[in-house]
Amino acid sequence: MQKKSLLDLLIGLLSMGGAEKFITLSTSEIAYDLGISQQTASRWLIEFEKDGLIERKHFKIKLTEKATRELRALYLTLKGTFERKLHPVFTGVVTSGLRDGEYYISLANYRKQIKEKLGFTPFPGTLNIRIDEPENRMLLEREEGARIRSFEIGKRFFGGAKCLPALINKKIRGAVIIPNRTHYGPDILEIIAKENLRKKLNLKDGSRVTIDVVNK
Amino acid sequence: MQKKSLLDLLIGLLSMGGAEKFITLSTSEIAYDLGISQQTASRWLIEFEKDGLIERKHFKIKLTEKATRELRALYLTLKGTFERKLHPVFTGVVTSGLRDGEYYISLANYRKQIKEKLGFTPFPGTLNIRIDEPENRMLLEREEGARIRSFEIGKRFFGGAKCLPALINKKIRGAVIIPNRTHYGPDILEIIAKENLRKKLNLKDGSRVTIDVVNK
DNA sequence: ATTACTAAAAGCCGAGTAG
DNA sequence: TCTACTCGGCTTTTAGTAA
Repeated sequence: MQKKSLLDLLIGLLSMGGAEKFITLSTSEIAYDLGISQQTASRWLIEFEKDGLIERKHFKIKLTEKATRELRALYLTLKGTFERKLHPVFTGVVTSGLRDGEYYISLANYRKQIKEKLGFTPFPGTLNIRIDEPENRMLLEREEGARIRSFEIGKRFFGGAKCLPALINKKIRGAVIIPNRTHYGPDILEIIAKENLRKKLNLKDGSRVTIDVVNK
Repeated sequence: MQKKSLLDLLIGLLSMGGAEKFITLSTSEIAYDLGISQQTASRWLIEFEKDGLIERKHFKIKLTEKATRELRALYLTLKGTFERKLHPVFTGVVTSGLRDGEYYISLANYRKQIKEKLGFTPFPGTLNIRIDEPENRMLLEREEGARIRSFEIGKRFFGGAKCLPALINKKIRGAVIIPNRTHYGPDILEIIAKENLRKKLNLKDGSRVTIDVVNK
């Protein structure tokens, strides 16, 4: 907060309406507003352009779709922690992942932690759901939920995660796994449960499901 | 968003509940989660501690009041741009500022822009209000409002600002001035109007006023 | 296990300045 | 005017390692 950063610039552009229209703003104005040099402002804009966060046209600047999406994601992350929405519901379709969820869930350390903290021994496999509302995924970035701690085996490091109890198709209890490691990948929710969800709920790739993230 | 930063760490701590309680988190876990080195994680924590953003106790971490406040400010800034609250109302008391508002408002360039964009020639002076809800000030960081552009006289640079039409004490039309230059100072709202507000509304230092930020 | 110091490399900043 | 390049200096990072 103390130091001005790229983020401050993006937010500045946003609050000037740069998401909807091209706004006229010189590098020296930006420099003055942020307390940086004109050269740095110029460099930052060049970087943003490279990263596809802004478009420029005749001394005018506009935020791209992508930038707005990312800022919105940040907003929703913060919203998730500051305003506890008690019962977010996601809908989406079943997809077959890379099957690496299977590997992780089969690790004794994770299994033990899940048993302890969620009260069930998970079926060795995850159900991957491509959610319809990827934006709202960030609402899950909040305090509640069981924390699964990281551990090491030899030199390999296995990251921590958070588990949020969930109700799949309004029927089966399970949990959503949110790895701590920030990942900006495809908007997939990984679900674990005691049972084999594909069998129990007769799911195939493309089947529609609902995930109620319950509060306990 | 691409690069992990101090902010990501703060938000991570927040979403793990670090605002309410001490959480156990090693520097190598942080390093893994954020994709940085253990050494950098360590250094960042030390910096945060110096800046009064976290407390540490026996390998445990907790966000301070200050950190939560600053993150909340960021949240409200974003909220202001993503969710247009149509009619924020502020309450507060009149304070006498440094009288530099007076100087700026008397500059011909600013006066002309205000006349053009707000439709009135401002009284040469600003009414400074210390608001009761400093947090909500960030809600004003949104798109709407007239943009006052920056300019230079000789070597002196005069920054840009945004003006939001407002109703003072539910009676007199005026505008709130939000300088573009990000300032983390005292939570003061600067008001301009056609008339001398102190006289017209019979205000003294300490008088209570309401500011309705209207939408047009 | 931890955390955090040192030192060298990598990256970032801004004055000067060109186009 | 404006933007953006170069380059010297400063800052930040990380590997190695001590405690």
